Formats: sequence, C-alpha cells, structure tokens
Amino acid sequence: MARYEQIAGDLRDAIVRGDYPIGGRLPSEADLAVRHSASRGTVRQAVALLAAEGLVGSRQGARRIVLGSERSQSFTELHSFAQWARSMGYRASGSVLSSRRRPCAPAEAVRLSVEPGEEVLDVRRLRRLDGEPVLVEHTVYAGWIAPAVERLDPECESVTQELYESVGLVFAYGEHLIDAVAAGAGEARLLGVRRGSPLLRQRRTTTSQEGRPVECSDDRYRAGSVTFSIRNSTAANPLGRRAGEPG
Amino acid sequence: MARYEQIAGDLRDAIVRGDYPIGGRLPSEADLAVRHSASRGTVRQAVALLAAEGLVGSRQGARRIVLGSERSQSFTELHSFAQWARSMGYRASGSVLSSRRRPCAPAEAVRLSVEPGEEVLDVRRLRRLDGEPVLVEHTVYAGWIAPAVERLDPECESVTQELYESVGLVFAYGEHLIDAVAAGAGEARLLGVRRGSPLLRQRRTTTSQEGRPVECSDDRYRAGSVTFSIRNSTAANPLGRRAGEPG
DNA sequence: AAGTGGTCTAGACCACTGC
DNA sequence: CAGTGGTCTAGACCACTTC
Repeated sequence: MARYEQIAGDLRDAIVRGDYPIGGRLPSEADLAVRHSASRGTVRQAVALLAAEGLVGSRQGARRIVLGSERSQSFTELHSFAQWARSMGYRASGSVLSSRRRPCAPAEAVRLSVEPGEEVLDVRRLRRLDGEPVLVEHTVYAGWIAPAVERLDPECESVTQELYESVGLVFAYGEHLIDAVAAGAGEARLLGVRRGSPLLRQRRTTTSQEGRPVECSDDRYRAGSVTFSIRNSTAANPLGRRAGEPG
Repeated sequence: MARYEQIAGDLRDAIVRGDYPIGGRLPSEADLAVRHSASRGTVRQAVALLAAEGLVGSRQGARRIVLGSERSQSFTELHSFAQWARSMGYRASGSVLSSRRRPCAPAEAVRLSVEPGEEVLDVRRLRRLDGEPVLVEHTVYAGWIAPAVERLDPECESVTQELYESVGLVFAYGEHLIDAVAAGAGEARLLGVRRGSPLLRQRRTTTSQEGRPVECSDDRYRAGSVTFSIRNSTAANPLGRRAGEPG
C-alpha cells in the first residue's frame, strides 16, 4: 500500500474515532508531514483522497475542515450489484429470465462502439437481496464478450466477478443516468408491486480498462429497496478541491 | 487561471475536436510536459482534472485512454436548481408555497448540527422549467440563516445566488440521497400528475465553506423532467485513478 | 528493453485566512 | 503579519505495459 494511502487511512480512522470532530479542523499539511515523516506532496495526496470521499473540505488559506465521518457508500467508485450488496451486508442472488443474440439497434451501436446491426447479446435478469426481488436488469453485451457471458451459470451471483475470473475482464469505467419510471405489467409482476408504481431506473454503460465498451444496461429497482448516495462540492478539483462562487 | 487548468482546457478541446478520438490514446505525460513547457507534475494535475470529469482513464504502464468527449453535466460539482437549469438552457422560476418557523425534529437537529428543538425555518417551494412545474422542494434551514432566507423575494429565481449576494453565504458541500417515491395528493396536484405516479426524490444536506450545515431538503421531481448523471471508475484515486480488481 | 504512469522528495513562491 | 493551502519545478525510483 502506498504511503499516502496509509496516511489517509490513519486520518480516516482518527476522524471516525472522533479525534477530529465533524465541523472541526484538520492539522496543517506541514504538521501532518512531520508527524508521518513524509513530504508535503505525499500528505496532499492523502488529504486529496479524503476530499474525494467527501470526508474533508478545504479553502485556500484556511485549515481543512471535517465534513463527515462515514465514507459515502456511493458513486466515487464503481461497484457491481453483488459487490454493493455484500458491502451493505445483504446476500445477493439472481436468475436469468432470458438470453438471446440479436442484431443491435442504432442507439446501442453508438453506446457500444460497434457497427450498426452487429450481433449483441440481450440478457434479462431478476436480482434479489436476501431472497427478495428488488431489481429487473436488462443488459446488452457487445458481441466480443457474448460467448463468455453465455458460459456463465444462470444463477451466478456476481457477473462482474465471474467475467474477471473466466476471461480477465475488468469493468473499469461506468456512466450512469438515473431517473424514475412507472412499473410496467411485467416488472410489476416480477417485483411484486402494482403496475404504475414508482421504480428507480439506472441506465448504465460500462467500459473495460482499455476503454472498450462492454455492456449497456437498463436496471429498474423497486422503490424503497435502494438509495443512491453522492457527495460533492462546488468546483471539485481532485487535488485539493476549492470553494468557488455560485454562478 | 492556473497553468494546469489551461492545459486541461487545451486537452478537453482537442478531445471534443476529435484530435484524440474516443477509445484512443492520449500523448504521454512527458510529451505533454514538453509541448506545454510545464513540469510533469503540472501535466499530471491537468489530466487528473480530466479523469475526475470522466473524460479519460488510466492504468499504470499504459497510455491514458479517452473515455468520452462530453463533460458529464453531473455530480462532480455542486449546482443549485437555477444554475443547473441555466446550464441546460432552461429558464428557471419558482414560488414559495409556505414559509414558517418551527422547532426542529430530532432527525433534523442531527443533520443540521443544532440543538434538538431549536428553531428552524421550514419552506416549501414549487419550481418550474420554462414555466412548467417540475419540482416540489421542501427545505429546512438552520436558525442562523433563517432571517436572510425570509428577506428573499418569494419569486426569487436562485436562492443560492441571492444568499451569496446578500450575506456572502456559499453552499460549498452537498450530500445527496436519491430514490423514487410515489406522488402524494398534494404533489400530484402541484406537478400535474396522477396520485401514485413516480417521482424522483433527492434528499440533500448542504454545508457552508466553513463546514457549517445550512439546510436539509427533500426535493421531488416529476418523472421525465430531470435525469441525474454520474461517471465513475473502479478504485477512484483523485490523482490519476487506477484500475483495480473487482472484489 | 524501452516506454509510461504511480509514487515520493525538497524546495519555492503566491493568494488567502485568521488573528 | 504569521500561518496555511494552491501551484509549480526538477529530479528520482519503481511497477507495469507494450513491443
């Protein structure tokens, strides 16, 4: 583990422990550098990590302040459904409703960077938390990954993990669009809610480490089953975010 | 403007222009440093900015890759409703439905860091995009900012901007919880939808530059009126994000 | 083996905050 | 005015990717 990650970890623990209470000030960078026998640059990397997690904030000239004590279980990192469920203490399961190859639509071709009409794999899954159905997932996979997806166990818990272990594929980057929609008849039946009742929709495009689009998905969560959490700031700058004026 | 912001701007323009196509590679840091007559550290700050915007990705040992060409109009930065609307080309308006002081509930006391029972200001607003109602906003302001809020024009377009201009208050940090709920009778009437139809709910706590909680809010958007957009990656590290393994 | 990004250091100057 | 964070430099070494 890198030096700055250790320092960030120490600071995070200290914040959680209450050594640096919420609303209070962090030690100066110079102070932290001496305490940890590191250069100021390394200390700045550490606090930048905490800032990215939303735990601390800063303004030029003033000491850093503590904003929160919980790492937001959120969107700074990309997690699969199974990963997220596990981290929240749930047991994830799921089953494939349908799986078939078909030519892709023009819009999908754009999102997956493939030729229009090229073959893609269309998969629908029902996913559960602690046995209770919470999510109807509709995923379109690019043709090049389709064989590996078809070899998966239909009841497989984590598609992400299985694809990593079978073909070394890493889902590295994600883009997400989140809104609310009404449940259709099929979704209502699968999720055990009334038709027209609210669902939280997450449309996603995922990309490999090399920047190659892997899948695009339309996931619909039963209302009340999940909440997305985000922390942000004005004018977010990764290396030491700065407070700006409203515009 | 800082040197690294200029370099980031140049790179962003080049990506948008198609000089560096999506899925392609960026020049090396050393190359960029020479071209811009800057040190490698400054170049790294620039590309870290683009990575935070979700435009580029990186892995140790390989060239950076281009992931997208549009800056995600999203949650890396904190925007008010009016700011967001303006950036999307809409005209925002709104009106106060009710405004009254009351003692705060225990849960609000925690979120606002005030004593339980301390007086807060409870405000409901209906907000519109191009004249069409899209959002019912229910905000609870901490007592110390209540007088400034009460002095605002009830039809005021941007509360954020007005509070900055009147008392210098900056909404610097935000925490957001997003889910879907069914419209109640009142919301349905105000937004012109049927009761029970889906609404996108955003619960928000906002904090000043100094780390002092200012307001907590429960905002409900008519389905179809807005979409939240997020870009992320595995193991987001602010200074040059790194691709990790799924876990 | 060469190229490239990830980490770290030591020092410098400036702009802003807080007293 | 002293303290502090924001920016920038020049150089170093390592781990990993690419060819």
